[in-house]
Amino acid sequence: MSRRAVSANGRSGPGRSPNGRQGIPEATIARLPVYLRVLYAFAEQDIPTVSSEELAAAAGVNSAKLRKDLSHLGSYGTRGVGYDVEYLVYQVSRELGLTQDWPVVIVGAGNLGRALANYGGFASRGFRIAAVLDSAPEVVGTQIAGHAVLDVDQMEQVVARHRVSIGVIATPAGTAQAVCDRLVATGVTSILNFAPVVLNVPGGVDVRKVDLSIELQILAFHAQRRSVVRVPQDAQAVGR
Amino acid sequence: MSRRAVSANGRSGPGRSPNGRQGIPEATIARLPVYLRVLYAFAEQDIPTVSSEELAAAAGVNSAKLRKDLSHLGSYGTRGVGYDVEYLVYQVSRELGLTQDWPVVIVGAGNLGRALANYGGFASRGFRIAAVLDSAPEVVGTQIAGHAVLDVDQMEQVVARHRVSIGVIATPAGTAQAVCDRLVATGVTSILNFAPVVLNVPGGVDVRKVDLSIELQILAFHAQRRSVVRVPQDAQAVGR
DNA sequence: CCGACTTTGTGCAAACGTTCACAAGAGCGT
DNA sequence: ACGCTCTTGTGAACGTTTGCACAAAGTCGG
Repeated sequence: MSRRAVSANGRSGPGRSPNGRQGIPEATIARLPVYLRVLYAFAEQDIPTVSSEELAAAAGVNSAKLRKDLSHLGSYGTRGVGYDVEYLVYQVSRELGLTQDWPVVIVGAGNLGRALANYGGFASRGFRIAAVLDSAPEVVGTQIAGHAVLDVDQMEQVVARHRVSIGVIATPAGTAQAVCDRLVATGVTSILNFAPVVLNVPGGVDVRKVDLSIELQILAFHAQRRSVVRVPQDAQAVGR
Repeated sequence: MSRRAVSANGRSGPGRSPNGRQGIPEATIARLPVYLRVLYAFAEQDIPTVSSEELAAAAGVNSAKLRKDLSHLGSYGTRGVGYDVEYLVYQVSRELGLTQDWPVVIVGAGNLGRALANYGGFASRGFRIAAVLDSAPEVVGTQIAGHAVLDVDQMEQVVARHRVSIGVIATPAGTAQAVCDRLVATGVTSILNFAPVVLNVPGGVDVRKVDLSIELQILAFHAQRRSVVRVPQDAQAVGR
């Protein structure tokens, strides 16, 4: 009867628990991939070092926050100079676990699954698509981003053969929980869920969700508030 | 020289500022769409009332948190009974601004843009696709989810004609900032960005980002930590 | 009408996250 | 060697978010 709490941000499993070993804050971890992306951009321009100020500006965060974030990984900067771009790329990559290869299985070869399989940033950071699965007979056998779509019944074989530990659910909402259960049963312990449902998983399984519609609704809230607040001040925009 | 700070979660503009009027916490707003989705599920099963406990379980949150969240909207529950599902659906929808229609323009008709246009949850909550735009001549004119793809040069006309205030960027990273600037110039004040770049916007414009690769990297971090922590305890899984 | 029971709404404290501000270090020119 | 300048790393203050625990307020059976 281990903890099974599903937190509000769509995560469950490790992280919120008694901080494992050294304990990097969850908020920091969520920003590291952004820093990494910006660092790659600096590296491509052959810029050898960056200050926390420059890096923070490019990443869209406060520089003090960036420094504190990086300080959780270690003291990798040089005072008076800044951070060595290449070195920092390596350190952040290592911390995120991107120096190893992560085979990923994508379930659902609809529009979204296809978009994911074709997404460049997917493959470029150590993630490798082990297989794309679907249940519809008319889709199975077609080619997506260089992968033949396999029947979902081959999930067990694919997961075992490629030692897959990350699964991506890009199915309709109705089948997401069943797919999730099956993924977990085959030994997948990290799940990225694009279906608009709250997944129920046993302890030890890490779930993250991405919900397109939720983001839009949050935007709508702010947009509405803006217009509500503005009207009494300047009541011309709506009227005409 | 208004504030232009871009916060780490990809938002900028209103919200973090001196709490507008009544001030619903940002964390609460991010959960309201989840509650709304769960409430719709209850409504479809003709369940008239729910307790905070049931609703919280279905939404994957603590019941105290749910009650506090809802209390920010008003006192819409009945002690000893719970919440009227239909009434609460209305109140949450109203608070999120979903009782009005939100025309949305999608820029980028690649795999992702197509997935978005076809996404059901998109249209179902008051969001209406005003147009899908692209710059590639071989895509312009094709049909996506019942919409003819228009040339990106028609952006100004489309935005003005449909009074669009929400723009979705589903272009490659390289063109995202230019598209964003153009959207802002035409009067769009809310932007949902799927391109893996940090967008620079003037104050008063609200940006949210969704980055598929970032979510995967966060999963990888936890997966790595799990395996690192587990090995000293039980060193069989990796070895064989 | 009353007492038992259920469930909401919220005061409070602890945990978590952000930002300021500055001491400690590192480089550089003289 | 020394002082000037620059930038990191972090202590401390502040704000936000979470979760407990319980009083207030309602329902229901008798």
